[in-house]
Amino acid sequence: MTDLRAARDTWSTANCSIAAALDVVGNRTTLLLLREASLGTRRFDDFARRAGVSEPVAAARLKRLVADGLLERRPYRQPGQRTRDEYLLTPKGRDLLPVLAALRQWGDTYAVDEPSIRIAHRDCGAPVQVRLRCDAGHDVPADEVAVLPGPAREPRPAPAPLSGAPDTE
Amino acid sequence: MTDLRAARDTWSTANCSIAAALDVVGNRTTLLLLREASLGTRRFDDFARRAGVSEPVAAARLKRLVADGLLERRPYRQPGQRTRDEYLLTPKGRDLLPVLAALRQWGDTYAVDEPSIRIAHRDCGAPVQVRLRCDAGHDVPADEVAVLPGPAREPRPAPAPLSGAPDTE
DNA sequence: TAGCTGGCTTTGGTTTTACTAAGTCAGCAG
DNA sequence: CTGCTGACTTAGTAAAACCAAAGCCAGCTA
Repeated sequence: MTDLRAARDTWSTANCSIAAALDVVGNRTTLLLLREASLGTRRFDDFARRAGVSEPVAAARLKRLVADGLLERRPYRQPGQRTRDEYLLTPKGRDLLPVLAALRQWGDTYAVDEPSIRIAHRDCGAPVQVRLRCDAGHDVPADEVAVLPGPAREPRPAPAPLSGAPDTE
Repeated sequence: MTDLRAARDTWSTANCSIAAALDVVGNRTTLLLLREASLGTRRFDDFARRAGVSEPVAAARLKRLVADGLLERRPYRQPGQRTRDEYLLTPKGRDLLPVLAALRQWGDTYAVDEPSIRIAHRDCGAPVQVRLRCDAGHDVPADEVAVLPGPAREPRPAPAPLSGAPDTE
């Protein structure tokens, strides 16, 4: 009983992927900057203004995002202009798009009257949604999700997370 | 030109669903507590310990989550024990599961050696993934997502966000 | 060569967030 | 009616994040 609780505490905290992801993108301004990057913003002052953060903060966060490999900083030049630096999403950064899309979807549903942005499939124009899907091809509603220990651990005795009795004591 | 930029600044910031969602869940500890709730944690001290935050912080955040309607606080009692309070995910809170799943998926890929948890479809046992899908039924890779202004606005002249020239100047 | 502009950095101060340690309160066990 | 335990709250402090204002530097333009 206590063993189970201890094990649970361990796999909640130790190398949890969510916690690890949050170490990189776990604050508001970082996600707002990534939102901007995903919308095509490239230049420093556009990032700062559109994300609504001060320049020092934008500088620090962008630097961090480059160091973490989510953005790439690259010189470019437009004809008749001097060389500038731009920030572009890397594949690693682009893979956070589902996170942004999931946040947007939730915000559309619960936190905002009328969404200011839609996302669509470029090739067919249809609206894009975030879905949970299992490898067998089923759409998985939130209440049909089961949580299991990772590859290296024993299966949990009581796997149903969203129903049943509390899991301690 | 300046009009376009001004419009863009407006719909980036004003009633953006992502920013609105981040006002509710835009910090690390809130998301860790929601992770715990989604894993079946119900009791105060389990939340605090498993999320790795101090009790005052857990108390404040849980209170906020209840006020925001993501968790419900409910008395319960186990046989032979006194009455206690437990925290349960509401449907509104459960709808954040895709956000957590997307974070987990990204963390599994980029930030962690071996994930400590898997999620599966309860009915068929197959692993669950987060996907972007359009209403026409296509899987949409990150680089095929197009961004469009919301229902109440004019279409954007240059909708391609992840390729092409910078969108200002 | 002097000015302008983009892209930052520095400075100084405020707010938010978090931690530890200790205290409170309710109710069941003895 | 005393103690114990779970569930918090309070107090005091430290650290992080953020902001506004100002400064700095490079490289085109004139």
